[in-house]
Amino acid sequence: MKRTDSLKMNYEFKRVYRKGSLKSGRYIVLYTLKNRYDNNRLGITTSKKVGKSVKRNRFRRIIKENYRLLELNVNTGYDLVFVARSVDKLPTFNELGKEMKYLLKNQGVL
RNA sequence: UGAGUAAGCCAGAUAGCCGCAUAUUAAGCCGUGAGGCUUGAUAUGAGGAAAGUCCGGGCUCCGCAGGGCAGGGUGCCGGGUAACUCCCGGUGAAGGUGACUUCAAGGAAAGUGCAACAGAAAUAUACCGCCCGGCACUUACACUUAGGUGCGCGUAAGCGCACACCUGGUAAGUGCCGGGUAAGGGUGGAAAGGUGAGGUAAGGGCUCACCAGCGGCAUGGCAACUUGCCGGUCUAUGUAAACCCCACCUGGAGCAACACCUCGUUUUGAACAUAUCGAUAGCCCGUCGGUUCGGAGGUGGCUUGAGUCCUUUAGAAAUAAUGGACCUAGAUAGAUGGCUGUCAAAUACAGAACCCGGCUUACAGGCUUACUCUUUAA
RNA sequence: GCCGGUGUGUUGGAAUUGGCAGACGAGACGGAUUCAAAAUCCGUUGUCCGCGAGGGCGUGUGGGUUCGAGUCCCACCACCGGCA
Repeated sequence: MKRTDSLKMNYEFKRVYRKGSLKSGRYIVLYTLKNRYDNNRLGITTSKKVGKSVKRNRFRRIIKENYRLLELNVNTGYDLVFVARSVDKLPTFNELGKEMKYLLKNQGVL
């Protein structure tokens, strides 16, 4: 993804959790925090509560793909962290896309 | 046709567009540096269980193909394998009408421990019962029979009759004492072989027959073991997933191992001691040394391997060997996703993290082969 | 990824060598006391069946060894910790 780096280190995630603003949806929770760069930085968290590795991978990929499609419309200069919530049934690609758009608009990023 | 048993296979396919990772390559660029980045092209890109991490190896390091003990593992037999707690074949036992399936399946006469409660007694035991003997008492008996007493007959020896409230006797019963017994009773998971007959005071392998078991010999088999014959002071509770004995195997840690490099940090920060401490987790001996720990980043380790497919040969099989062809993920916050079309429908369990061989567990739907039972028909 | 550990009522935590599971606390409930409450004292408390006396099932789950398993063995499940 051209305009986006990824968050990697644990302390980076922690900073976003502590200082950023939070908005939760049905399937995911979004943390946003302004950063000092031109780019956005993206982090995805899927805990073991979500399920086994296949479920977690699937969740992450759906988030990643949805974000990729929205990327050009997103304002720059933010750190974004998506946290997958534990749900019985995984969302479909489109369901998650709608929710992500809503959350991003709500945070003024889109 | 229905029910079932065993072995094996598949695990959505395909076309287009966008997106991801790695390798190769071309061009351009960044960093003090080890090294890396961007763009384009081409190729490749999760599983039968990738899972659980339960075994076994390879590999790496630890002074470790130093010694001993302890500890741990395995446990019918033979074979296979790098190795195994795995696989194949066989033996035995158990289950099923059958195809077939299941089994931690060495030793309890080497020793030790344990066996609660119940029961008379739990590894040797006599509570009830049965039987024998003695003593005491009670009842009955006088046909057979020892005395005693009385009466009668007889000179006498003796004979006859009577008496059972004279001693004894016989039979039955009761009580006590001393023995015999392990058949029967009840308890228990288990009571010292089982069934039948003879025998006995009552009983008992006391004797005998058969069965089980043990020992010996022979037979077939490499062996486990099978089959047959003979024999006995006629018999030996269970537990070794209790200690243990026997046989065999076993050093420890793990790729977050480990190696190399760059930058930085300090030149001593911390810990332990100097007859102690460390080098491997437990001990002893031996050996070596003052020892151990400590920041950030990069690269290697990393995928050509007990490899995959096919052919042939050996073998009953597991498997092995020969020949040929092929190279088939390698990330490091961790790559497979989205949309559309077609296939009637596309749905289970589930995602590589050093690599292999197994085991175990999860699992939608479908296919193939061989075999068994039942019903009907021929 | 690798290594190690734990699992017993609502809860903390016992249970000797395999032999009556739940000792001892906490909490909850009921009763006594009080005008009422607190404190104190007494009792009940795993679950199901039964009016009751009693009975069945219960140590994460499922098997096995044993006469008998919380304890021994095997498999699985859940949770916790350590190692850059």
